[in-house]
Amino acid sequence: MTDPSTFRSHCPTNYALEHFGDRWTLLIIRDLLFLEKQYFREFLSGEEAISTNILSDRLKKMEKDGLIAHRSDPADARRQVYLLTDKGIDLARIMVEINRWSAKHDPFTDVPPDYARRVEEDFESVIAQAVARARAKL
Amino acid sequence: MTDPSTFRSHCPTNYALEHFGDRWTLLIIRDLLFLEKQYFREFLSGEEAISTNILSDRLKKMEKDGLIAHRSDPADARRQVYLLTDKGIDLARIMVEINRWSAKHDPFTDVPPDYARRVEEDFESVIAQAVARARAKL
DNA sequence: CTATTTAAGTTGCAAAATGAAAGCGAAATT
DNA sequence: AATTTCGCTTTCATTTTGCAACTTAAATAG
Repeated sequence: MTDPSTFRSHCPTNYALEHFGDRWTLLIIRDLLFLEKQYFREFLSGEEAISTNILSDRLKKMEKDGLIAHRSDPADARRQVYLLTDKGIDLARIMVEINRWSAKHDPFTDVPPDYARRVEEDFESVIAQAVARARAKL
Repeated sequence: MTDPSTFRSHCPTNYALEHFGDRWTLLIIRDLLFLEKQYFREFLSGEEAISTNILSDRLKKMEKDGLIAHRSDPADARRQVYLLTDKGIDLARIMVEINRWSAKHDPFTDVPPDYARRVEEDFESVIAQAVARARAKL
């Protein structure tokens, strides 16, 4: 955990910002939660093009902060498997609300209309599904 | 609006990050939405201690991005009154979910137990109230 | 079993963002 | 008329970011 005594405040908004108030962390959460990515290489391949040093830094910080954990892949000792902790999985509701907000306000959104409709009509099960998939990896 | 053609992607997570993927924007949203702040001076007074140049930059960017608007105060022509647009007000659900997440995971949280309970038990009306207060200013 | 490819980083450096402090012009108050 | 207040802008030092090249260990191919 990043030393909480260095936090600017313990206002809940600020607590969240200390965890993901940057341009990359939530993209990694998205990859883990919705896109089922788990390897360093896979996070690099997103269209936002994170660079290796930033990815490396963020994975370390997210682990310190308790959002993710990592194990070495039993099938290939070079690989690390990254996965969300319960604390990270608990971001699912925030993430889906973000998806709703962006789908509503971005005229160029990538969100397929079918998914947007499902989020509106079946919010709870969209979350439950993502949570269940992530929990299954613990 | 910040030129959407410069966005790294139109993934909804990234769309959101292009709006508030930094250490300050959500604190200003919090001040507007929950703490009823509306003057430059008031935003400066938060315990996170934003500096004047950053505050000035963020207010401009947020206005370009359509999250806030400003008017000059009829009672004092030196002052600007800042307020949330509908797009900004629509962040209320995300903000309340962030409050829930932080209240749950921050052992040092500032969130009073009473408010936390109210958010759990009466989520919709907590949001409705903040939204109504913000809309009343439009 | 040697050579090369692949995974997961690290390092170096330039560019951009951040933050503290001081300065400034216009409007309001004394 | 002089002073204070508001909402900034400017300057400059520090921090963060991002690109590219390099490294190390493990897997695979010949």
